[in-house]
Amino acid sequence: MKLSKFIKQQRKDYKLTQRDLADRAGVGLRFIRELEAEKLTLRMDKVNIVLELFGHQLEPRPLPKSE
Amino acid sequence: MKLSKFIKQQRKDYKLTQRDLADRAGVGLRFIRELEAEKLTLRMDKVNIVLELFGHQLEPRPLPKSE
DNA sequence: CGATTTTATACCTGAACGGGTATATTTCAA
DNA sequence: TTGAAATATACCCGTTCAGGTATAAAATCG
Repeated sequence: MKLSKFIKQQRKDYKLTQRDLADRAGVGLRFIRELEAEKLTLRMDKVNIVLELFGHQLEPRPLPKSE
Repeated sequence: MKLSKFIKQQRKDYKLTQRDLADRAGVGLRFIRELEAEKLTLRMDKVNIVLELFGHQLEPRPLPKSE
């Protein structure tokens, strides 16, 4: 699942604002915004810190078949 | 699977040197080294460029149970 | 509707990523 | 063993990430 969607989804499910999530993860509010805005150049460790709040982490997965 | 192991594994399977991989991915040799050395602060987009050579990409996955 | 909260956009800046390169160190074949 | 290739470590430095902040837009709610 796409990262930005996943974060936004989880955040909504837990009824958190972007600020809530930023505070809990110990990252900047701007980072959360860029994360949900599909910025691709984010640092992996920061992304993982946020994902871990939702019991997840980044892993290599096979690409969907594109023919 | 852990990212660093995965990259190194795939690279060996395809019999590529770190330089080969760096050149094909269009990233620096140093980046490949840090990637295989488990550096956590790498940029997501660069990691994905390398992973795509092996038909993979970073995705959020559930953390292994830790009790 | 208006007021408050939440989200989005823009700017400034310190910190650090990542490229390149030089120099060990290790690996491996002849 | 020896020499070349591959990998590891260390440095300089331009680019840019990410924090903070201010402002604007959008969403939420009484």
